[in-house]
Amino acid sequence: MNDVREPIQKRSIEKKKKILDIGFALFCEKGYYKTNTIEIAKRADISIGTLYSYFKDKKQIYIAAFHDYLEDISNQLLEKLSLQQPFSLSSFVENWICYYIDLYADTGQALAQLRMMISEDTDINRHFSNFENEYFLKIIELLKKNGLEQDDLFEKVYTCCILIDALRQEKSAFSHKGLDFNIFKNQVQKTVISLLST
Amino acid sequence: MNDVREPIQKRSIEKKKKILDIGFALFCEKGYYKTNTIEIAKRADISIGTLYSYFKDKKQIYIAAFHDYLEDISNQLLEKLSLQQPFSLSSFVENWICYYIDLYADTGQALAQLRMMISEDTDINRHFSNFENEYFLKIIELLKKNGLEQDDLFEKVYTCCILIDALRQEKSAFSHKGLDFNIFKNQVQKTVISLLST
Amino acid sequence: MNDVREPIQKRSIEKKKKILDIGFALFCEKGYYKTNTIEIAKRADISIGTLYSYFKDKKQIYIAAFHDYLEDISNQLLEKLSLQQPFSLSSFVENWICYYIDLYADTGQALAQLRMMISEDTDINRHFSNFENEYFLKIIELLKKNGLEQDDLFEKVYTCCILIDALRQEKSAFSHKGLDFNIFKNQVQKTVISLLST
Amino acid sequence: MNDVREPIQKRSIEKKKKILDIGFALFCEKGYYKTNTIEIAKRADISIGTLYSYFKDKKQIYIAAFHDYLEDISNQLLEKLSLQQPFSLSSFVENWICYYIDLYADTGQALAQLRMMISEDTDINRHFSNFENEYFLKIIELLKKNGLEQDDLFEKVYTCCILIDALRQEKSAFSHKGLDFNIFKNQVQKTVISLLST
DNA sequence: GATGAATGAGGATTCATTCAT
DNA sequence: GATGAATGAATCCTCATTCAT
Repeated sequence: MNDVREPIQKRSIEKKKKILDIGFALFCEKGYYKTNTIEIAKRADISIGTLYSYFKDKKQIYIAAFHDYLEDISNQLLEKLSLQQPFSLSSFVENWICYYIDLYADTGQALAQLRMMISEDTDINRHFSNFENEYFLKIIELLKKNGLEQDDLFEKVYTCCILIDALRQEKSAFSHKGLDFNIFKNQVQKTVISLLST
Repeated sequence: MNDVREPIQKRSIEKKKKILDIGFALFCEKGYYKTNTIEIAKRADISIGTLYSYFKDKKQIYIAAFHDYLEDISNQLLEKLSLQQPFSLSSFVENWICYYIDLYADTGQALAQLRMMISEDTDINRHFSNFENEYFLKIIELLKKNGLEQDDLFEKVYTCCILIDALRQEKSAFSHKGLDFNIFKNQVQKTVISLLST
Repeated sequence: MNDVREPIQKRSIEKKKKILDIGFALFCEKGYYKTNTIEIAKRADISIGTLYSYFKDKKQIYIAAFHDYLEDISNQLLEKLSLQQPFSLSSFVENWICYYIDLYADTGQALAQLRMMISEDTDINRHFSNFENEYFLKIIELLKKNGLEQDDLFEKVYTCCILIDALRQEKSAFSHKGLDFNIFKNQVQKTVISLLST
Repeated sequence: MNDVREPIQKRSIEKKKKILDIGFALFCEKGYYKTNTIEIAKRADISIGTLYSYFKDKKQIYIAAFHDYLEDISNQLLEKLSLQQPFSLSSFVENWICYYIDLYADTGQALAQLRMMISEDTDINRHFSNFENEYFLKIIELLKKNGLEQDDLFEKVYTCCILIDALRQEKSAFSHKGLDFNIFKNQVQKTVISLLST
């Protein structure tokens, strides 16, 4: 019995979205384990029964919430990045960094959390194992389309992504005393450009 | 009130250490929330009551276990790194990477987890907020001692640390399909060297 | 208050019958407690609301379903048995057994279940307490009509019924390892004949 | 982790037994599904946590309770029946019936319930599928030991058991209006003797 | 009349922690 | 000091039933 309701009407869709939004917010704020389904339901202004008519269990809320969030945000990012004309590597990188930080601003530690969940749980693993890769590949595609053809691009892009996400974390959540954000940003920017121009 | 025992006798000290070792292993393997105190006690061959005579609660075991582990491992790393004579940046970096990967091999996702816990929980935050910084500062001190005197070292070292840890994760836990570890490693190495030589 | 609809129109009557048929099938297959009303409604191709407009609650579906089924089947059985002409005890018994096994074939454990429900629940008890008795009495009437007049017929018929139902169970659901059905059947047949000929 | 406690000390054993006794009583009184674990715990004067330290889940309580009860009672019955000297079929049967009715007096519909559970649930099935057979075989062994050697004994004994249990049910739980218990008993007795003497 | 979304009481189970022995 | 039995709050989830549309 796959008794999970597939929302069709507008109000249903909105309700499902609300569960996901509030779930996402709570998962980011308190983590998966400290978030309980009753609180999600309460904050979404629905009963616990309604919540479970949209999602099979708590884990599915987690998966769907992060799936939607990541898909949405990464699409926005890629769209913005592909608009640039004419292409220059330095402005591309600058935009990449700015947009990324901006778009993922309210994620806090949520991405680190997700990575952990991916390695802790089989279902979550199965669902998200390809997610990051696809993002890398789309970035690579974009670079190639603009004439940037070189060896080991996958590894290079991966390195870049790690640095840019570290930058985001530093900004939005995890500030290290004594670290100057702007200097750090310049460094990351230079490093990324240097990686992609060799 | 504060009935947590401070072990004085040898057997006591050993017992406490065993709790921490086994706790650490379990926290790494299953994560904080899926690890339960009874299992720690069982594997440590002591009663749950005894466990609670050494630690106020589960969180304190977590904090102490990671505290000890990190202190121990980072000391080992720093010691090994300071032995090198004569100093050359490229061999220093190569060693740094090798030792780091080696020493932190069994951490799996535990460090990512710790970062998450730091942002989720006030107590853990309070305890570990300075930890990383101190490690950075010691690395910097080491570099300076060997004549490497330049601007923005804190930010540079931070960037290096992020890349090296990404490398470790890639090796021990979180492999991305299509990513060649050796190419990635070469890239990280080159990048770190380049960062520290400007 | 008593808002349960009494179906008058043809479509209504069909709908109610469908609920009862599907309810009966599910109760037999999974038992009362593992059968849920939503599944009944779904399989009957009506909404849960409609289901509840025909029946006050789940228990009433159960009662009505078994009531109708038992009435229907026992009538069929009695009709078939009364057709026999000329009457001979041995062929009557043989037919009784064959028809019974045949007609109640898809009941599985449902009758045992019903007996349990009768002793567990007051409403069900009230409804079915006389049911079996009436069946016994009709069998007795039939026997008497055919000249079989003797003492203690009620007790004898009861004993026969128990044996015949045991036979049915053995066939349709609950096979005991090492028990040969045909030998068992012969035994039951002989015993029933012997009981009714003294 | 098989974390179910195996009681060793006297108090533990008593407590486990109390859970089983009260569980058995409740399962008999209200059936498996209407009995809840909290009520078992309350009536046994223990906390719900303690209950779950003795049993993995509700089903295991059910299985263990019926296992113990049936083993205990059938052993008592077989012991009593094997004491008879010198052996005569008629007195054996008389005793069989009397002891059986007596010993299983407080079972009510519980055995019918168990048979249902056996066909509804795999675990329960696995556990009890051989139980009845073993009882039949022990009765057969007893009869053979006393010189009663004949064909189709398994089927005969099975038939006898069904009749005797019907008698017990009639006495303890499920009285049919108009049925005279003593006449019924005489009939069963005669039938059993007749079955076993051919 | 029909619908099916919404409700929430109820039940099973876990596990950090305490405390009597 | 050591033990581990006992506790019960907390959490996930189900499903009979209602009622607004």
